[in-house]
Amino acid sequence: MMSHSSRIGLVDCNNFYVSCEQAFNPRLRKRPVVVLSNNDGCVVSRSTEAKQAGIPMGVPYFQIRQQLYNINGVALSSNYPLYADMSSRAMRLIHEQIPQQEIYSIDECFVDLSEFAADQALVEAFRIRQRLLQCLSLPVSIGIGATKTQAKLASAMAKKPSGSSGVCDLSSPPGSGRHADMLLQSIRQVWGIGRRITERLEVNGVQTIGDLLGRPERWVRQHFGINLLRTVQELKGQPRLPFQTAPEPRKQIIASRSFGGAVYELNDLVEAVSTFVTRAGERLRTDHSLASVIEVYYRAKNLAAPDIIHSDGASIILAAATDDTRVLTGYAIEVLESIYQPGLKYKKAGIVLSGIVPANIRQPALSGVYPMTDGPSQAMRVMDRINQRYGRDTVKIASMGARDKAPWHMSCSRRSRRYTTALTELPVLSAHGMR
DNA sequence: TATCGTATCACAC
DNA sequence: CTAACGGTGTGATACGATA
Repeated sequence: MMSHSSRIGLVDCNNFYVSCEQAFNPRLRKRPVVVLSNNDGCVVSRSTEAKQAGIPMGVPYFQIRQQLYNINGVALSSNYPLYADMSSRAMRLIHEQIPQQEIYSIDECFVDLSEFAADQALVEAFRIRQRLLQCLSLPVSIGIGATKTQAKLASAMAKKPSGSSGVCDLSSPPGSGRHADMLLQSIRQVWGIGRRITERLEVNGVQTIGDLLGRPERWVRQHFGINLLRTVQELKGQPRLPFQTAPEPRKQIIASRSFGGAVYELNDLVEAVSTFVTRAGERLRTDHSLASVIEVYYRAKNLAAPDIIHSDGASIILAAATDDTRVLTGYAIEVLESIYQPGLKYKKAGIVLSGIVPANIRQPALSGVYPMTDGPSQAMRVMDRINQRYGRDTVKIASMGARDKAPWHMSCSRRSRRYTTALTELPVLSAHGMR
């Protein structure tokens, strides 16, 4: 039997959030544009022009607001429904061409190109690139490597002006192709090597990938642990991270937000927490899972002593694992009431679902091995279908509240229209939001 | 001493 | 209102408690 060596592609949308906005609003093209995180907190996506102007990733918006204004730039609140919808369209297009796909994040996926020879793999990559540009106006970079880590690195190299044409192939064997180029790259660009490990490696005289691959694997394992060892082996072309077509169900689900305004009242917290539980419950049911533990937590300021950050949380183990938002909300409110302190200025709250088991476990296995479950809830299924069809929260639980504006709601003053997912936001007089 | 559970770190995006 | 700084998830490691 013929054994293939592995060849993996990584498709990565360039400046994804900004590119989505530009796809629907051509006036944003060729301009400094940034997209902001929740509550318009900090910069999470930048157009090329914004990068060139020196606006850093992750910087708080208020620090660059004036600068952006000076260069005739635009800041937008993030519009997740739009990005999620664009993402699923892009992923579908890629999947139609290469069925072996692992979706890694909202803007990235791996594709298994092992069946293709080197030259044909490049052809496939260019075709993906062209299709996404034509069909969705989304520019992407594609990296090809013998392993996922090589492919990620290759896509980073493909983004550089010198790496042009948007595709970079590192899957050729050492000594050929762009292998020499790879050895010259900074370790900081490698998937899995963040700020801290970069610092520690540099102290040890390791600056480039070539330096790193020159060190004995023993030394890497000893001083930096199993993760970096795996990374090193992947860079050498030995697969250590499996290609996973189907995603693993989550082991934990977190829903939390910083509040847009000042929150003091228990009632507002109940609304916020109920909303978080609702979102978490939706994700739980998407995974066909049940949760058996729920935790509620908050962060707050004491106005009498503003320097001290109060934070507290508590959790409760459910009598039976469930995916029922109503049950989960009941417990969550109970926990919230036990940790609520009057007089604090609440900044953020959240909930965590854990002890997650598959929903098809309806009976406890050998005693104590699995939590008791009461099975998936039919009512929830119906609710999900209604909300999917008629829009989020068409049916919801009462404790979420029904105000248009509440102090705990996020602020996002500069959000674009939900072009693809909200009929009510379609511009009436002009197609595609153009003028 | 081995193991367990939990907190913290580090990273990604 | 004159400060403001994101959310979700995983895995490894460190550490204290426990048997």
